Amino acid sequence: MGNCGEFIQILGLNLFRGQFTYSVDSKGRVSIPAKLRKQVSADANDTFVMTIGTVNCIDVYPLDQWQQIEAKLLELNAYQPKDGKFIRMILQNASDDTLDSQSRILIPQNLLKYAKIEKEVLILGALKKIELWNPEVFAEYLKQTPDTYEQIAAEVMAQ
Amino acid sequence: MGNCGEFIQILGLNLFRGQFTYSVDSKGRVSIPAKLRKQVSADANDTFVMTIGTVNCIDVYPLDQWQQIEAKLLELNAYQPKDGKFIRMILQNASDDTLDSQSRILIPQNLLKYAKIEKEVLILGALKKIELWNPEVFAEYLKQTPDTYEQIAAEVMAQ
DNA sequence: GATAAATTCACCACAATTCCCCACTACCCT
DNA sequence: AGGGTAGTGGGGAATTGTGGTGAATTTATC
Repeated sequence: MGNCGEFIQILGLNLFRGQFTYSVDSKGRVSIPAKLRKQVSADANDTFVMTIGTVNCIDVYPLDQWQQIEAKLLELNAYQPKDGKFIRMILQNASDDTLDSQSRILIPQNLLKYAKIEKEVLILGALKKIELWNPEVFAEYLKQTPDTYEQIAAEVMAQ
Repeated sequence: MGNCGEFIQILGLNLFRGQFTYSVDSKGRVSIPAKLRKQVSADANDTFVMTIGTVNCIDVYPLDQWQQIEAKLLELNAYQPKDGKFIRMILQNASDDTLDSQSRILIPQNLLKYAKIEKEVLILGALKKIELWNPEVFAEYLKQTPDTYEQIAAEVMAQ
């Protein structure tokens, strides 16, 4: 069992999947589901970087994954006006936190507000990142397109 | 835990990120947010170098990072008119200070004036440096671009 | 050159937030 | 059945952000 886990890790294919409905406590803390935690590389140092997602949710990256994004930013020329703005827009909303002894992270209030998350949170495994949604917002999001799962699959997965 | 932190530091990937709204007191002092302070290398010796940014903000570098900037400046040809002018402009406005016992630095008045910062200051983690903005100026700056966050995120976060 | 004024600097104080630890319940696995 | 793990909640200590005071140093004035 442990062996398989290691193999997958070496291949860099330790991805997040699945769906969990948890609660946000009065302090804004959210537990990271054990199943997802098992996919996090030790390189992440129990640290996660949160930022606004592109669709009204919060994106949560294990530190090692996030650092790949920052590595790309480092290659840009920060003195170039466009690249500079690029860097600021990305980093502006990024905030990091380390798991506490109960495997929770503290979500900044502004992110919770952005995603309209209050007491309940839908935690979504999404490949290299974890997404936090207001459950109702997510249900709405799914409805927004007239396409059925079958139609979308056919389009996206076309080889 | 400490070990991993050191590794990241060795790789030069201890970067600044996030956004903080703090106040500037009557003497021109600004606290450096604890989260940013944690990313500062011990080599910096609690010392920061401030200078004008290229876009109406104040750039704040930990001493060790600033020294890398100076190394680059040394590589320029000071007798080349453009290079010489750039060197003079940066250094003219460069000023250093060490954290006081409350983790604050004193910002020179001319820099505050340059960035139009008065009572409130937006502190931005921007990779190797920290930027100080007038919050309204920054909001204006973000609006000025045709690019949306979604577009930029799609470009950087992809893959 | 002596004194006064102004500025800088180091230190003290406080409220609010954050962090860290402890406790409890429910579920899962063997 | 029971030991272990997982998710939830809360309290107290430590840290953080903010303001201010007074000594030391510098600058200005006579």
